[in-house]
Amino acid sequence: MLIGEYLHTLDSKKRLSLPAKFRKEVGKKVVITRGLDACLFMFPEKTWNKIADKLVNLPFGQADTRGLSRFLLAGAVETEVDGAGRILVPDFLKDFADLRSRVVLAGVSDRIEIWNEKTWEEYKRRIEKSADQMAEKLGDLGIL
Amino acid sequence: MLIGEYLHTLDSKKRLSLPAKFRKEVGKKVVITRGLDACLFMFPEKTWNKIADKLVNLPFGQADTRGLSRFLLAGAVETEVDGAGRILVPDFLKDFADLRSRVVLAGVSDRIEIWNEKTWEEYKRRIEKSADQMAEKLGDLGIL
DNA sequence: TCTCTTAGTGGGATAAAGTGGGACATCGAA
DNA sequence: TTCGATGTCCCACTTTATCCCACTAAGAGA
Repeated sequence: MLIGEYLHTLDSKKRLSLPAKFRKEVGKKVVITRGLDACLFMFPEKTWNKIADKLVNLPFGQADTRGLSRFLLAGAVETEVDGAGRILVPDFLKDFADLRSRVVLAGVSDRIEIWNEKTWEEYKRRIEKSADQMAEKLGDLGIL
Repeated sequence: MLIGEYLHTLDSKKRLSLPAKFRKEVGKKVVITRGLDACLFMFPEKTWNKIADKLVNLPFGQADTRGLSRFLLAGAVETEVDGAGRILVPDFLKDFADLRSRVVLAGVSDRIEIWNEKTWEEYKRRIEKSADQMAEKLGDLGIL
């Protein structure tokens, strides 16, 4: 299970080191793709394959599913974890998530999210503010 | 699996270099044809054969499927990948997709799409705006 | 406390990718 | 036939990517 929040640096060569705690679970190959809320999603290869299966079988006759597969498939890259535990983030994904030097890696069960530091902080603040409603929702769902 | 987004240049001799990551999977022969949403579709030979089979076997009686097969079959060109990993884009396809010097190559599982840079950027912006519907769709598909 | 290991980061050397252009062949029109 | 235009093959340059090694800081263990 991928959990926790880490602040790492994306260097001038577009390298980003994975938190050591993630490396074992993630393996040697990962796929990064466009995510929701201006962050990137990073999946271990296995997890990605399951997702890709579903996307590949979408009919390209419908305009909205075309959009979806373009967003996720054209927005994806497979990348290998190098000897130092780093991955490469291509320019177009860097731009999409507005990644600068300081970058947040957040484990979300089966995926890792990659955020611009500031965007992440703002997002958290927004979420924390609505914690009351969230608590209610958790109650409704029988979680807390 | 063909994934990712690449910005390349279509030179004055109508040559377009394939992203190195695609070359292995694509092989020596590809078929380019008119695509949907003002882009071109490019298929590895093998994939194309399957698609062409399906198109040929569509019920000829229906006007719309007749239109679709003409659209795809009549617009198709087979071309070889040269020693430097480049293909040639004929004029009528160049015009169809309004390709200028800067061109986007997007991998979408079994095909590569070729876009005018600006058209692609606009298309992406449009898709990203509808992120809410997209999130819903992802939920429906059981992806997130 | 001191040493040894590991995580995170940075940089240099080399290889490869992407691109442009010249030389020659081919084709069609004048 | 001659000229110009277009297409094909080959080579060369520039930029980017990839590999490898090194440094620092922090933590574990003796």
